[in-house]
Amino acid sequence: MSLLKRATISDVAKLAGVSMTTVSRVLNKNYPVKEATRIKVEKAIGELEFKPNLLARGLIHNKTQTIGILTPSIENLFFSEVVKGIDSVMKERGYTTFLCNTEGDPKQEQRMIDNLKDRSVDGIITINPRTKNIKSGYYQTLSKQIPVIIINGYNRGIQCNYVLNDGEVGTLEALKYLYELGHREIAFLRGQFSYSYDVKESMYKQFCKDNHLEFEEENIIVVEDGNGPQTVEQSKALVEKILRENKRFTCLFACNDWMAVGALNAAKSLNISVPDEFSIIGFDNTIISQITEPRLTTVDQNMTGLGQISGKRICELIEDKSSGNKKIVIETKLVKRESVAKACR
Amino acid sequence: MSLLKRATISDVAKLAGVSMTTVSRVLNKNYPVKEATRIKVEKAIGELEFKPNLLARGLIHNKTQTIGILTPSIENLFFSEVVKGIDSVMKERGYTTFLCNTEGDPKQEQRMIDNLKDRSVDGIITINPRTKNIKSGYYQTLSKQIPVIIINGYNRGIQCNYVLNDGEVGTLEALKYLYELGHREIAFLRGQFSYSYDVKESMYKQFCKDNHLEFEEENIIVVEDGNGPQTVEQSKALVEKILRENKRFTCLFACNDWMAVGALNAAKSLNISVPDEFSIIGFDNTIISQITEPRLTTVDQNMTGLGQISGKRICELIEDKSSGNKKIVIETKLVKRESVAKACR
DNA sequence: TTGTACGCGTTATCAC
DNA sequence: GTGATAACGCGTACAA
Repeated sequence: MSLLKRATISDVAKLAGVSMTTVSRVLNKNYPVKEATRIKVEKAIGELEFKPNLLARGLIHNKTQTIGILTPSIENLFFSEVVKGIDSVMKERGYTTFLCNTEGDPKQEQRMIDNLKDRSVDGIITINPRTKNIKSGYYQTLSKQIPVIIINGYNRGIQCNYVLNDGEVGTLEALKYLYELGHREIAFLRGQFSYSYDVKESMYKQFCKDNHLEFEEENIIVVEDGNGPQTVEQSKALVEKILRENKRFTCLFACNDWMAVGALNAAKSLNISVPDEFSIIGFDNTIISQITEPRLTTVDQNMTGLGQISGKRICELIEDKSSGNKKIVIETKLVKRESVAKACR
Repeated sequence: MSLLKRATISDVAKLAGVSMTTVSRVLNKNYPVKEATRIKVEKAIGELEFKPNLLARGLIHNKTQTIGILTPSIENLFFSEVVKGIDSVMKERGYTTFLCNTEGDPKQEQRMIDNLKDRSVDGIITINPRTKNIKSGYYQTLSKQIPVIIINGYNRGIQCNYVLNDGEVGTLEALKYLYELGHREIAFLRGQFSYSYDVKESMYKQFCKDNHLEFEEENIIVVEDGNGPQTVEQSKALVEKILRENKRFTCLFACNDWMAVGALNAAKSLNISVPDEFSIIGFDNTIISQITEPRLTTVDQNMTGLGQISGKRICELIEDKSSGNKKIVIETKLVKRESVAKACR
């Protein structure tokens, strides 16, 4: 493989019979250049297929037109849609993105951020970062060195730029919908450790209280892990047990779509018809919710929008570093499909 | 926001009372340095929290320890698993990756590659590139300038480095499995334009011939689009039609898991039990196949492995540019779950 | 074992 | 309008 060297600005200058400075001016259009010389230079650029080396540019400006995105998992539909949203904005504005998979490990998260800093990225967007790194003040310190956006992670008192979903309102809307359809016995399915589950659970309890629904601890079903297909299996097992042992529930609220699918499979294996005999509502509106039978009623988190807003916000921060910290909250939207119906008893 | 400047090698040199060269030697361990000075330097490095600027390094070596990955879609489970495989290998070897979403547009594909070249990436991996760009010789030319791996795209006569799945053998194995279970009337469900569908269809026809199964054109069901949730809806509609109009089929081979899910939903809506009355086999072994009820029997493409092998191969090419072109074919594996059973008639 | 000086490719500064 | 030169931060011949 013979890799022929790329032409440099000096090659162009020689061929066009001008100085490097002039070539640079033609490229950047930042200083006046005589029409005739401009044409000469452009011709030389074309002939040599010259394209400026972005590394060298970055070295001077200390600005690379790149950002880093951190995600705990690339194969999770939630995250990949957010990434897509970010990417669409950044691409449009001439940025290229490093995508880093932290595998949900706080240490790796920090290592990858170090790497991104070494590569002089202009900003960092971190999706669902480990709470540990937020609480410890790591991100607060980082934010003083480089523009940072935290997606779906929030901590009072920690001053950073946040973009997040309104999980409380989304949960409330879903519960209200069930209530209006006559459901009074609502099971609640969640994962173990995550701020977002806690938010939803406290909303659920509040809702029960406000509407004089009797709340019992057994209403809360906790599945071990929150993401990925194993969640489906685990949820299915737990929900099967509940459905067999306790006939009073007429519906179930699941904290994400994977769990909702597990619940759906549980009902199916017990020959309980959804939604005629049992209603199920999910959360996230991932692609999954469109391909089940019946299709899932769920709460749309507007993941692409979340990404887009984060992209725009990081650009603001890059352009105006003095811009203060903000917390942007995105509204959710209930998507009604077929997995919820009127309560049958 | 006060962005304090990073320390440079010269800051370290001053603080340690040595020359920049010595600092560089301590960093790279490529020349002997007296123990005492090394300790002095390391102390200074620690104090200043010095970390070398990778941009400057890249400028010298013309090597950046970065690669670019192109994918037609980031929210497709197939692609994201491949990316994960690549990433795991590259991370381990100290590379960072630019991820670019081409949206399946040939023009964008070329533009993003230009961008990556401008950023001096060491290599490029392109997943399911547009056939147009392969056939036109674009990738062959590109391969002479920079190491390139093409995943799941192949063209005889076009000399490039390929890594791909053995779709033929995978299809054969699936069909054999159905045959051995007594199935003689096998429907075939595919998408429109893709080399991989063509390969599978011709294998299917060959199989019918070899086993004296009567082949009729109506056996082949063609769904418009091949990826994403809309495929599920479309497949469902088509398969419902077939199941109603033509009772002879005892099973169905789907070219990917989305289509298989569509078929599953069709059977469900007609109250046809899978696998007791009708068997369905998918292709890809995406996460989807694990969360349906019943879970899908499917052909594993070993997507993560595909990515890992591509990662290793690109490293080889980067290290030894003279290394010739290779075509690496990955074996598939039949994953038996619950959607296939003995033929019932 | 250590230091000096130059180069990587580009842009900014200053002089003409 | 245009050109020479320093500078970005680092690595490396070459000299000491």
